[in-house]
Amino acid sequence: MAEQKKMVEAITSMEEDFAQWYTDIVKKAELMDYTSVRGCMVIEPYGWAIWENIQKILDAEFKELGHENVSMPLFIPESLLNKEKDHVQGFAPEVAWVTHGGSEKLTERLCVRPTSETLFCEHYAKVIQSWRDLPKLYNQWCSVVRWEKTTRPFLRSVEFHWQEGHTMHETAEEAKAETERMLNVYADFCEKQLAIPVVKGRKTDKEKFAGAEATYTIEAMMHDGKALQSGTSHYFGDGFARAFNVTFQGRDNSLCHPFQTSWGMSTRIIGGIIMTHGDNNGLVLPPAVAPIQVVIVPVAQHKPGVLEKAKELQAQLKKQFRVKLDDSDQTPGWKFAQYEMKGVPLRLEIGPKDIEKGQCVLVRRNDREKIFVPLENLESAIAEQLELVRKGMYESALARRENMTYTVKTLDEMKKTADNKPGLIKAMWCGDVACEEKLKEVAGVSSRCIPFEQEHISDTCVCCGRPAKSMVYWGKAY
RNA sequence: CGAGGUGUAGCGCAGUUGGUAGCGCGCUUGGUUUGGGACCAAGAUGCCGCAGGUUCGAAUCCUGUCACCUCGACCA
Repeated sequence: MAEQKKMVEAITSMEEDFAQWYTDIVKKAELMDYTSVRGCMVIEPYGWAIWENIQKILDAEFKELGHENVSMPLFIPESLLNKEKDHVQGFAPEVAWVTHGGSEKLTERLCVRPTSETLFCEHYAKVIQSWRDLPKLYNQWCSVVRWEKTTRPFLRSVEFHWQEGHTMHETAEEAKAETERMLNVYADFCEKQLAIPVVKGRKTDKEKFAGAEATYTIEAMMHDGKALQSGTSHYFGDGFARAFNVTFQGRDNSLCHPFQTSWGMSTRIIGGIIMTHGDNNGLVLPPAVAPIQVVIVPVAQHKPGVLEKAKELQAQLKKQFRVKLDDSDQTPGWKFAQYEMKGVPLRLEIGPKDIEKGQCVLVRRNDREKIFVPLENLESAIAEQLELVRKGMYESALARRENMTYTVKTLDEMKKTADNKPGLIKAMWCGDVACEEKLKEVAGVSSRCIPFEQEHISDTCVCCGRPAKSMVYWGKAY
């Protein structure tokens, strides 16, 4: 009976229907809700708390590296957006336009920012005069709008929240170093805090950002084998600076254009966390960003002393951890299932038997391992278990990625692998965009990145057979 | 944007040849329970996605429209 009831209320299993599993989780873990605006969602308190934790960690790192936060306008005049040719071509099809103020038609329409390179450039043109003004290391936390045709919660929405860093540098080398430095910040954040293993690499020209000279990316693999671009860092050279007339007087008294970067991570990463770590019991959150790190579930809470002890533990632990005591009158079993759905990394059970023995029960979310720990030194036991959760999550994600990464040498192999085995495919490439297009057409895969860590698989391009230039990760992407 | 699917209570669904709406879960109140999604009793909750049309009468038939979900295309 209990089994059957559980089945009825469980989320769709990911093996049965991955897309539905994902939708079930975002709804049932109370991360978001749909609204009357197509593609725009309410991020509910529990979902937003995850984003706030992400913000706190990243923001501190940006500042540590010398970046300053600013706030740019929501709107971009059409003429400003149009200044850089590649950029406007890339974004024009997906911007929202404001044409009226009240009932009056605007003389120039305004787009709702899809990204803020143009606004930063306009401002930088004013505030940069001398090499002594450089570098300028600005960042903003905001939301942007891109009129997506198909939307999915967190993964692709019309409005989404992110941070966008925009920096200007005296030399190309400095700007390139910044691009790489910020990519590493993202990669370390994903691997160490979010327990998401990533591949660092460069995008092909076909996949790079509109207007960039080079786009770098960290790619993560989801449970279903699809790739998710989890963070991105662009090097612009001085292209935008020239288009926007950003100049400075150099050390040698000559008039120069500064070199620019931009880099961003968005709420899409929350989708990445869900699809990397989640399982058929719900969400699994990395301790670093979990709104609740430890949930205390009292057992037989009406019995004398139990609730008191639970409250005492809560007061003690909240100095060091994000902790919640659920003293509602739901049954313990209900609470176990509920906080598993919400992905709380560690559960602490305390009941009459435990109190008698001076212990409590800790249960890890990722592997459901149950351990009895004495109440003395509970903090260190919890810290230790949270670290084991993080480590276990990272290791299983890494093992899965390795198991689902294939190497192919011929077009035929590529097609067979892409058709039958979800995952990433490593293959050599000649560098020609025609081959990228053909692989998309024939095998349904796109280039995910040219990894920094190259391997030599063969001498020739998987597609055309001409001499290969580099090894590329191919796959299906979100 | 193309193909397919779904819109009925907070959630999941049923609703026959057209006759004015039901089930389970959840919710409220009271009681008994509590180490893996408890039980009993009594309640509350509906613009049947929206707008037209056909009809004496529409959740049901017709037209349009909107939203959501899948798979493509496009993009980040």
